[in-house]
Amino acid sequence: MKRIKTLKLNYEFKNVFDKGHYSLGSQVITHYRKNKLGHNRLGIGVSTKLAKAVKRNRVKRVIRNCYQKINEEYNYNIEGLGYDFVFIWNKNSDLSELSYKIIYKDILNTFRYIENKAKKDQNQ
RNA sequence: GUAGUAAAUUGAUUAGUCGCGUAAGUCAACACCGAAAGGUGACUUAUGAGGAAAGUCCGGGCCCCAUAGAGCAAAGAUGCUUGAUAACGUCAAGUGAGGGUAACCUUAAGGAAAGUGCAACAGAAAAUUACCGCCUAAGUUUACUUAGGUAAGGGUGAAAAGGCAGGGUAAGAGCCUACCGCUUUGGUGGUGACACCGAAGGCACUGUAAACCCCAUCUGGAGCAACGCCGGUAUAUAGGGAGGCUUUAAAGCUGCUCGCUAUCUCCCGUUCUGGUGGCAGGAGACAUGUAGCAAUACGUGUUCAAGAUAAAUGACUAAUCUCGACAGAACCCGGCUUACAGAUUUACUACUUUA
RNA sequence: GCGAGCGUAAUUCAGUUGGUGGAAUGCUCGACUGAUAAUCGAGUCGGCACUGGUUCGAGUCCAGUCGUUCGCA
Repeated sequence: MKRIKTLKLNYEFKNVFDKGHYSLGSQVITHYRKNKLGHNRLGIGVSTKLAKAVKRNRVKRVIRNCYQKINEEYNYNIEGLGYDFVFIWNKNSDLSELSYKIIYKDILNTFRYIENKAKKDQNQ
């Protein structure tokens, strides 16, 4: 199953926002919550008030690309963890300063945090 | 050379790695399901967003509402002429009016002599008027009153009853005359809007229709989340098909009249949910010829180039230049409107210089 | 994607047939009180979302633009 599974319905997003945790990056805010499916699911959101369709699409593509790259390049077993992720553009930063590297760091940090936490739980 | 006007085209490029949608092919290798065929995945090849894809402002295809029908009313739209078109509120060529030295640009541009309404404040008066004035006559208190004539001048206002000059007069006045405008009318040219030339009238008929309205032309409604098909679940209501009955009452088809449907019996069948068609060969694109001033029409040849369903074009590395604007298809076409860094081409105008 | 509506003081709303845009709450000052509230009096605050057009004159009529709200699964 190589294709990325996505969140689709409104209540799924609401669950992640209400019951999950979040971590702040400089350009991306990540919300996450554990699910019982055994694989990850992804959702991306950009507000319509920030920009028009072309720029919003670009943000989505960059975030999706980063997610895939991290899955490939690192050995952290993120795929098997079974989390729902929702990535949201941080409204405080300009869209003109969109860059691949910063988003990459933001996402990587949160993933490391999640993994460490999971290891601790296993040890206990 | 400088400044400008109009029209058209274009909307960064190249290489490598990883990744995405669709279509076709292959199971040789790898993984899974299956007895196999085959399927999922995988691999290979091809292909993959605009001039506005946007706004949703008009028109049409397609489709359902009865095969959406007839008449009247209501409501809405358009409004110089001729032509183009499937159609249009669009386009082309002209006419009038306005602007610009010019190339050229702008223009919702029918009717106020069918009727109604409105024109605040100011002003005498906002449509048949006389405040201050001017003139004549009478009276007397000699600077006023009364009666009449007049509309040149003043003031008000966005707008004041043809303009200007001369004659004329008690003072004045199209009262008379010339020129200009206006109205009516005759001729000529033009398919026509209209233009030009002439005659007469003697100036009436203020503005507003993007106020109601009148005239002419046009419009049935809803929209692909339309609509069709298949599977699962479900079996109370909606619907479809076949046959029969009555003309009375109620209901629906926007208000009315007609007309139509439906009621009774039998058969199929339902809210919900998933898939699939609709859905990319079309008023198509490119080249070219003929007709036409042009919009466009007709013919010939070549060609087929996105089709998703939470929604596909991105990232990184390297290089070049002018350092990259506005912006993302969602049933499809023809327009309009709005946003837009820069680059290129063609035609034309004004000014300056040189020959 | 499709279809409707609304933009007026700091806030919530009026504004008729085109003719100098109003109310309530708020804010400021004064009076009343030993002081505060309530009450009374006075004041404050508008290029009527934007750009054009029609008109002598547009909040109002017409066209376009921008923002915003709602409905259809």
